[in-house]
Amino acid sequence: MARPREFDTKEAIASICDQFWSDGYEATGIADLESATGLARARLYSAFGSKQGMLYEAIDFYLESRINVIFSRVDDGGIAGVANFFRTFAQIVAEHPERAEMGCLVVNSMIEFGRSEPELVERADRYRERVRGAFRSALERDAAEGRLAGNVESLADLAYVMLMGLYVTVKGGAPLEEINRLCGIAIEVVESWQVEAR
Amino acid sequence: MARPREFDTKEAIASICDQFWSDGYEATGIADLESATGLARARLYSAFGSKQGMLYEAIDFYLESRINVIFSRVDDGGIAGVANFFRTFAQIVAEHPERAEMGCLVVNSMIEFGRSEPELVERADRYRERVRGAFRSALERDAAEGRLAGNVESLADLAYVMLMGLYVTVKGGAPLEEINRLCGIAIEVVESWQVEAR
DNA sequence: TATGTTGTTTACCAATCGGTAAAATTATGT
DNA sequence: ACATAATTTTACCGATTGGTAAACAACATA
Repeated sequence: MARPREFDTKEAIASICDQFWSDGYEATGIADLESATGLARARLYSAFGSKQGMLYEAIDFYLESRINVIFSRVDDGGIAGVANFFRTFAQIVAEHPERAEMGCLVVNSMIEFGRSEPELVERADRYRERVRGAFRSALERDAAEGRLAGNVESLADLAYVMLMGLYVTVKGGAPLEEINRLCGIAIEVVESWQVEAR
Repeated sequence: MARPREFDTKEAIASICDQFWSDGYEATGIADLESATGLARARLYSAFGSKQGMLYEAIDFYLESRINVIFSRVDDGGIAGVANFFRTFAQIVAEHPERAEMGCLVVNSMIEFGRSEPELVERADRYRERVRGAFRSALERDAAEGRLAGNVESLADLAYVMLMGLYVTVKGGAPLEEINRLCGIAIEVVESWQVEAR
């Protein structure tokens, strides 16, 4: 019932998200957020309260929006969907290295802050649940038809762990051939879960 | 042929290493390094040149000293050695959470800096080589006696990827039961490599 | 003992950090 | 039209950041 915002909050958050995602929290200054959003610092602070608040909202956005893009091909693809996810991962590293280097916003934040901030720990929990959930729901289809060797939970966990390992390795600047090798192994592991329907 | 140092450089590096290891690079100020080492900033700078230089030396120290402690039990333990490594990992998380939260200095640095600094990328390469080397040399014994299902390189790679995934998860503050579950899965995977000697 | 060389101490610096106070502006409810 | 309540703008702040200049102290050599 007063003057309305002139900018779209969601758009701003999206830009802030990408900024934190590519440079990390500590390494991005308010000035960077200003140029990423095109908004003066006072506007950012009046909308989000603090730099930490901006990170929280950025991660929430990542968790409810960006992550869907990443896992879109997995959700109902069965074992093949999971394997294809890792194939796509390798492909992105090869074709869009600057994108791949960004890794995952949540993983990056987890490592920057550790468990020092409960707000982040809780979001990290949600993240892991989301990732494993994607793998789980993909595997459940094959499991229901008796084509999965092993139980869904454990295999989804394993896929999750391997993905985290890959994120770290890519961020660390490992050579392309090494990434390809590791992805190949992950794919082999995933495909070894396939068994003749009985 | 002049005034000698009054402090032990290696000792200082060890303290600096632990400081960076537990708090990260950006989050530790020169003041933290002063109190960690007991040395005034000017002494640190005259010895190491810059904060980045201190990180480089810290990682070198980590790579040639701290890491040996971590992997000491793996090196010639065969498949069981690798499995025990993951068992010990779970045990440390349970019994020394503050230690476990530190994760790995190189992993943490990789994620903080990405591939932006060649000095770090090169050290990350050495790190991965060291980790895989530990797993490889452990597995080679069993492989030579025909007790390993699969080739040494790939399985060492897989162990490496799983370990990285665990580091990330622990740093992210995952609940103990989750860590235990993931470690259990890693152990199962490793033990599944064992095959009757022929 | 004089000198050159290095390490130590003290005090300091410019720059950047995240954050904010207050005035100016603009839509809304009455 | 007017008061109200919110946003935008501008300018600013204290604290901290990584880093250093210069005076002083100790050792080796000549």
